[in-house]
Amino acid sequence: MNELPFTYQAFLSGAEISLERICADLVDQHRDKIQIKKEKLAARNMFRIVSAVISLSQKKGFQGMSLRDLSEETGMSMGALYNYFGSKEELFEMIYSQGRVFVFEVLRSHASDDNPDVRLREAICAHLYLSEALSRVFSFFFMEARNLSLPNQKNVINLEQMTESFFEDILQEGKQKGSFSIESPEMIAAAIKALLQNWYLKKYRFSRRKLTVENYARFVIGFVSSNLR
Amino acid sequence: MNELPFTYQAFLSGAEISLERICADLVDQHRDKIQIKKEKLAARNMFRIVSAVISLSQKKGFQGMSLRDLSEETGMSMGALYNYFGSKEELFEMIYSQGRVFVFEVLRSHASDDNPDVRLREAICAHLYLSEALSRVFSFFFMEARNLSLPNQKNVINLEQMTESFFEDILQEGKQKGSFSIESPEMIAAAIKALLQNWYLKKYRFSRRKLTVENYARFVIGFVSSNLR
DNA sequence: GTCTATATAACGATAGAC
DNA sequence: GTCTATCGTTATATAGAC
Repeated sequence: MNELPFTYQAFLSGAEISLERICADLVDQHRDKIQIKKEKLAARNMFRIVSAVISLSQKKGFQGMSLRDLSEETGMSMGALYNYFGSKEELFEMIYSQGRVFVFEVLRSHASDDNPDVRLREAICAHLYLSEALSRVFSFFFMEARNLSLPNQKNVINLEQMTESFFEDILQEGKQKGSFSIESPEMIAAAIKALLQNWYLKKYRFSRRKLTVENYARFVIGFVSSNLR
Repeated sequence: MNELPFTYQAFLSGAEISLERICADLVDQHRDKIQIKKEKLAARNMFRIVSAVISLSQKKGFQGMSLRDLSEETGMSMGALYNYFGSKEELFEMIYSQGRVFVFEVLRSHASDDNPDVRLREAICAHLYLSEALSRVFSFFFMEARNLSLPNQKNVINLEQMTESFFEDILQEGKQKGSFSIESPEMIAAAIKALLQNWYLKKYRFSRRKLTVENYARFVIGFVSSNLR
């Protein structure tokens, strides 16, 4: 049995991993565009909005979700909604960019060991645990990434490319230090990313098998490790 | 270097693998709903329509694609389009159900060797080659599956489960025959499917690296094989 | 009374449909 | 081309807190 660098519980205890947290940051970051003065109220309602967006997008896609759907789901009026964003497109960009910042920060803070071998396992665990806690958010990002507008795509790097580069860097360093005996770090990185995405995209399958995220982490680490030596 | 059971060229020579073929079948299968009498003309225009649907859906999603977009992309008038389908939703169902039939038939006709070890490689190759030839179709199916009405969604799940079960059965048999030394065939099957999906979902990444489908097939077979013994 | 947040209702544009 | 429904959006009225 593979040893995990940290448990799911320890991961959750370390920092606040929640959509509420992301929404609070979002309100803080977009203070100028949000016309609600009271910060606590703004954060609370933004959470209702973002939750509804993710839920509705799961059913019919972001484009297929109307603002009237959003109004009904949140219990807020159309007019009230527009105090929290300038346009439907801007709402998407806000959610995406804030989520991306959050994911990157969490990944970076958990996978920091000097040893590439350890750091790789840390990164796999951190990503799996994070996507477990925020599975709906991750699925939303994956499925709706194409809604990013082109001018912003220069500033907002695709979340997926960021993730893959993160793993590729670890593998590259491990290769140079002699920890890993691999041909192509980018191919292994792509494979790891596919296995990680599989967890949150097909979560309903795994939960039906009563498979915990920790056991899946052990499986992925084992599966990948067989190809590093 | 791993040996592949058959080349991409050999696979393509075996049967007509194309969107044109699927569209011809589609016209044939939905003869009652399509108001165009001349079969060749109907098949040709249906191909233009389906190509445009897939192309536009890739950019903005099926919901985000308007019929005016479709009219412009195909060069056909709105009125003309409605000779080929009864509604936007029906158009989607037609494409999806016909594609599903085609994919299943092609997959089933390959991967029939008695040796589990050989059959596993056959199945991986067949799936990868098929998704290479029809990558836009596969991506469309994956991304737009949620647009299916509820009665049909059960068929989608069954197809997904069938694909995964197909690999699971091979692994299970190989385990019993002693060819594979594995704990959980279903976990390996899930991992294989994730790696296969990765090919057509992120094709643009791989083609930028000048990676051929055969080389990716070798990579997947090698990556998986490391975990079978 | 003043400020903030929410609700109402209607605009022009565009959707699917024929 | 034309229909009606609905889209995103916004001007304006209303309600509530201090």
